[in-house]
Amino acid sequence: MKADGQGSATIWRDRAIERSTRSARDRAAKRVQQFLDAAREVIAANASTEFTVQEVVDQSKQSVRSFYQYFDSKHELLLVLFEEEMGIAVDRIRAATPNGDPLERLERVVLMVYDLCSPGRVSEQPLFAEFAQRLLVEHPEEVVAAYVPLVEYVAEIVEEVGEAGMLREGRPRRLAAIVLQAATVTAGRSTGVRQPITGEEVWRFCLHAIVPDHKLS
Amino acid sequence: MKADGQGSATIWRDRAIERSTRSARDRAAKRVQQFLDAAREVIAANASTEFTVQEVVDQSKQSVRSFYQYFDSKHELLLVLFEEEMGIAVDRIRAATPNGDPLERLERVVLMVYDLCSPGRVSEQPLFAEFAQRLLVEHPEEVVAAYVPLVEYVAEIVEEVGEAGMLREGRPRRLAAIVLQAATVTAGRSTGVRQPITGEEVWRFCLHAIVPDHKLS
DNA sequence: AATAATAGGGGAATCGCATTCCCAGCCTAA
DNA sequence: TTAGGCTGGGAATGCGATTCCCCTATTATT
Repeated sequence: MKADGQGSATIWRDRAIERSTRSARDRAAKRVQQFLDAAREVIAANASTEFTVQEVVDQSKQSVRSFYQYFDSKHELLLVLFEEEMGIAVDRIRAATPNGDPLERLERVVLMVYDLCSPGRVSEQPLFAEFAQRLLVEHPEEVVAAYVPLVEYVAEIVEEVGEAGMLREGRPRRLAAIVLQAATVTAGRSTGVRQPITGEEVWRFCLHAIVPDHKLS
Repeated sequence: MKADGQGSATIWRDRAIERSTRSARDRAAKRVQQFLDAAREVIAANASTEFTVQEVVDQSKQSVRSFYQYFDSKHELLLVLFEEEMGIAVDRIRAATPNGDPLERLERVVLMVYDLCSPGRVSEQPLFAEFAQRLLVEHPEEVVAAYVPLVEYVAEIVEEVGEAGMLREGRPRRLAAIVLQAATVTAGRSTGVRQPITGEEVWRFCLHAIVPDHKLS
């Protein structure tokens, strides 16, 4: 009867709804991606991480309305870009530090992070230092959250250093956090010295802070 | 005759001009100071380092025009405030670290700097961390320049550590810069750890980075 | 002392930019 | 075929920094 008919119709309707929902979601994802791509293009074109929402909208061939349909604010777009960049960076760093001596891996990580955070690499990916800077003022929480994957990885390595019995003290995660802070910040303009601090200097600094002298060669 | 009269008149006229110039300068200095005071009051009242030029102008009982007569931009006002705060901070730090064991003095400095850079102390002076953050995005050079006095002082102490033969390597100024960076940044929200990094942790980190193990008691 | 010239100052107008709003066109459902 | 509700375009709004116009007070000149 009606109940039966409705019963089976509901299945199809649900499927249809789900399908349309899925396609809607796909469409949404696509549009979001278009905005992200547009933002990257604008940034590359301007050679600067400063841009207006209007520029991104124009470049994306969409409308301001749509932009705010998918992003609560400009900051949110920045945040997404930042997270993506961070993800890419972590992948690269992981790829560049295969298994082996944990100290060597850590050194490599520190040098890479330092390098990635150095200014003047706007045209290349990734450019997370600038985003972080800009976002830190108004959305510190989110920025910190976005850093987690990187801290995680560095913590892993520091733990391995610990397992090799080469750590001064037993808080690998906290040491990892400090090391990372040192590497990221020092890479910006360094304060009060003519020649900027180099990645190697930062590494040696951190190395001695982490490993007691008698454990080194 | 006329030449003579003019000759001596010129002296007086110059004096008068100089006097008027000086009073003009005084007046200018006074007004600048009024703007600075007004800004501080607004910041204190809002319990936030965010403020509009209009608020400062109203509080100062002057006009927008005058504001831009004395400051090229809002950023310049921030910069001046920042420099003043930095000066005050350095004075305090110097006062709190009288002569004595350079390592103890360094520890004290690191802890104080850490403390001064911690968030949530907007109502009290000084609040340079927030200004630095805000300014760093657009005026990195100037911010770095404003840090110089502090780096200078830390470098002094590190040099003393070196003279006491307790340094790993011979670049006190560069070490001072890294230590300072570590102390200032880590004090903000620390990334990826539950309990925030403490000043003591930063100090121990830096201590080992600077002094070889066998030189420590 | 009267007036011309100029600087200084008030605050309204402008401009740039993020965010919001209104209306028309399109797709769905009956 | 048509009413109803999403979607999207882009104009309008709002907020802040910066600039501009005009008036006044002060100084210089006769």
